[in-house]
Amino acid sequence: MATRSELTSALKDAGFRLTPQRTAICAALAAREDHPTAQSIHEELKQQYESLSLTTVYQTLDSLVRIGAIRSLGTAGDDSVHYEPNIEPHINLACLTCHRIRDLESEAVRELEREVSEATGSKVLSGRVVYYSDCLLRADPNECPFSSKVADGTANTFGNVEPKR
Amino acid sequence: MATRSELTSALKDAGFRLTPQRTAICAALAAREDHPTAQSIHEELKQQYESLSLTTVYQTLDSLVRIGAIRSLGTAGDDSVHYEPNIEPHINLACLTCHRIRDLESEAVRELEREVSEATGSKVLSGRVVYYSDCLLRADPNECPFSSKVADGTANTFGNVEPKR
DNA sequence: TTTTTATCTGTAATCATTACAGATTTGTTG
DNA sequence: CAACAAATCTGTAATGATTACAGATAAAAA
Repeated sequence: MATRSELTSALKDAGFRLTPQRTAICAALAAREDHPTAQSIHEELKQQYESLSLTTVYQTLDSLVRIGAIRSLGTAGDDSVHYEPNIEPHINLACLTCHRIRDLESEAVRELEREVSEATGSKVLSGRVVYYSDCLLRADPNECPFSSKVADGTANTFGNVEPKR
Repeated sequence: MATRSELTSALKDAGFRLTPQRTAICAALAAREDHPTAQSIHEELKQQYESLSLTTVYQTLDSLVRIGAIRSLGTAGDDSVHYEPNIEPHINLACLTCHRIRDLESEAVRELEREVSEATGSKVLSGRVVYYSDCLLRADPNECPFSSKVADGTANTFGNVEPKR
């Protein structure tokens, strides 16, 4: 997991100005254990920063992705892009039913990045390694292959449930 | 690369009816060398199938993804989801500037899928292994890290250029 | 053939993400 | 420290890919 200061330093080093908004977004990213969307970050920070604009959240996340400080995983069966604050090479397992993403340690991903680096001739800045489940094809859509306790909201291997829009 | 009959058979085996529309979409997927979007498939087939609906293309692609016959890679810097007809384990390199995706052979990805399969306890149906470039951060946005000949349209390691919407 | 049910089509939403323009900051310079 | 130029923010108004919907069609089964 990236720390708040690692994220803010990355922005600063890349030539971006450090503003209260950006600092708050970095702090939120570092504190969260899940794979937030722009909207969820905005909702969370809106409480303290009344005036924080959703546009600013999008801009900042985009900047962080471009400098390789965080990564964009794409959607998880919903229509929102999920971000990954943890840039340690690993696999992401996404559930298309509950839209949560779980991290899975993997040595093979390190090897992957070496391959990419070699093929492109430059350091890997960003990427997504996501495997998504076939929940949707199952008879009971609540039967999540990553956990059998999604329906009743019981704690499971994922974080909080985010309802489908 | 999947063949047309492999795709149609997959649909049939999964319990879907074989219709002329689905067959045409499968044929288009099998024939293309790039990583098409729903829109590009639709545009291509619209010429022969005047009445083919964009909705049908989306539905069919979604079905194919769900049964694991093709994969969804997410966006490539544009706002469209790109599909991957080639389900042989490999790495995808996406250029955020020209929105094209290149395949890169990789033994490590096979190992990845073994890890995922083991962790989830079931066969891997779908996933995305995409590394995206930092084109956008470069001084000259035309300087694509995967090829230096994007600007003038000269042939390069990617397929055809798809303009940003 | 008749029936049942899946699939198609065209159109009308939906809604995440971006574009924009003016108001605010930030960092810098004298 | 005041003044400036550039970057950043904010709120609102698009944009446009994708999805929802309902009636029309066509596939598989009886």
